[in-house]
Amino acid sequence: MAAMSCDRCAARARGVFCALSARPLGRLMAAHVPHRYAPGQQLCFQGNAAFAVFCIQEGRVKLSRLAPDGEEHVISVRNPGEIVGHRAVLLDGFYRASAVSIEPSTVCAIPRAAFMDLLRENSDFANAVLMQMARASLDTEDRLMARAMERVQTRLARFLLEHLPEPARAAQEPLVIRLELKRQEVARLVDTTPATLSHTLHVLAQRGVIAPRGREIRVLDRTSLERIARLRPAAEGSAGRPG
Amino acid sequence: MAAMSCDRCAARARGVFCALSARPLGRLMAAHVPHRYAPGQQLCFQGNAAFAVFCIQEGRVKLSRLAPDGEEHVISVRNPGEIVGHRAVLLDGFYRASAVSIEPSTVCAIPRAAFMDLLRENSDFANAVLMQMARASLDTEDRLMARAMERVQTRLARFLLEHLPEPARAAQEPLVIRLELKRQEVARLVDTTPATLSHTLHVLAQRGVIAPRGREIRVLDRTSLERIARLRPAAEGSAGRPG
DNA sequence: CGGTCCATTGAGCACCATCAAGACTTGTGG
DNA sequence: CCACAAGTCTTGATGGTGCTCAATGGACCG
Repeated sequence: MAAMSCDRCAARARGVFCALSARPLGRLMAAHVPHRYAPGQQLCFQGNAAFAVFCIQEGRVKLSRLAPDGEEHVISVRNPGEIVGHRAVLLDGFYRASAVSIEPSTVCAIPRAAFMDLLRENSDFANAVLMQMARASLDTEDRLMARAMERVQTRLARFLLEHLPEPARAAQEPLVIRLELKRQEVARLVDTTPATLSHTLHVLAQRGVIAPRGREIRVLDRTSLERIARLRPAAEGSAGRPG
Repeated sequence: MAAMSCDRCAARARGVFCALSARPLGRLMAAHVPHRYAPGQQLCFQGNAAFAVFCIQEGRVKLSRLAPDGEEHVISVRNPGEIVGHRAVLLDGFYRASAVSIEPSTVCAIPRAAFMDLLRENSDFANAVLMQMARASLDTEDRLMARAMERVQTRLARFLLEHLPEPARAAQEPLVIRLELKRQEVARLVDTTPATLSHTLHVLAQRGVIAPRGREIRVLDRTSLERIARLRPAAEGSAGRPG
């Protein structure tokens, strides 16, 4: 897969390159390297030299960091229009996280030098990247805060709500979530272990909130789920975080 | 305290404004508002409108976020030359964290409009802010990861090592750490409770690693402390993270 | 119809927060 | 300088959450 037009890229309007005028856009088109990734394929490895910034045209990319003890921790999931790896490219040339495609994705690699040139010469572009980094930083902060302070139940509930089928977000129960992921992977995204995930699903099932059956999960009581996710004020009694 | 020269600011060389040429620097000098803060004084509140970016000239500033359950969580400690509040100013005008001085500090407030103008018109400046945000984002990420995954012992050990007296960092034992903070505040910085902090200090004392006496803590075995902080490979046997 | 992978379930345990009471420090007034 | 009070720190007991480990139960595939 060689040349693709950046000016016809579906994600450009949403991303940091939207402000680029014809000339720098031309240089970007010359420099970028588009690529298709299957789910599970790795874009880059934590610790490697940051030779490129990745721009997601289509699909989703999971960013995770390896702890010293070898455990993987998801720090962000990026969507089309967003970029990946710019922090490492900016800082010192080593990726701080690994990036893995979790959906069939089209991603363009932009060589470090080209990216830095664009930054230096194009103030609007620099500002756009700034905005995106601000958003990403906030997102990651929220996610890590949630992990540190919220219970598995809460994180799971939020995960489920985020994975409701798009058109049915406002529809009525029972909603059905079809997860294309293995439990292992879901556990990672919720930041827990498969065993604990199973246990927590069981608890929610017993409460009549959901009805899990393999990779298909029916949401029976969306209101409760939202309360558990702390998106609604908690009912008194079962409130607060004991541990 | 009214006008101070930015061009004589001790922190400028270290900070994002180092690249500013005479003209924008002049405008910055006209717009900024310097202020002195005693330890414990608040620079800004989470949730408030982000009317300014703060530039630390002297001292240290603690950034913390309030969880929905009302608990405070430290996300960063910023040093001279660094800026605070730029993310909120960039994004949508609301501070996402509260900022409190934890040392006698001199901090300049730069109004939102002035900051944004500088960003737009000065590509070097935008790049400098970009770099700083990249660093800060990484720092916060590390801190939050540590909280989520490391034991209190580990975080405490790291905290102690970071608070070794500067000139003695390479010197021999016994090193003495003089903390000017109350236990309550130390507990917050290590992200735990005063009670648990006491417990953990006791455990380390029993192992002969440290000898705490009030706000003075003697480090008896620095090597062990570094191992506990995971800055050295763990000895076999007492390794791994059980919980 | 066994084999392999994945998911579930239960028992046990480590870590840490909470609570409450006691020891200590700090500050104040006699 | 001492007595007393208020705040701070420590210490112990208790319990909750979630991880580990291990065994069972299904699903998919050869």
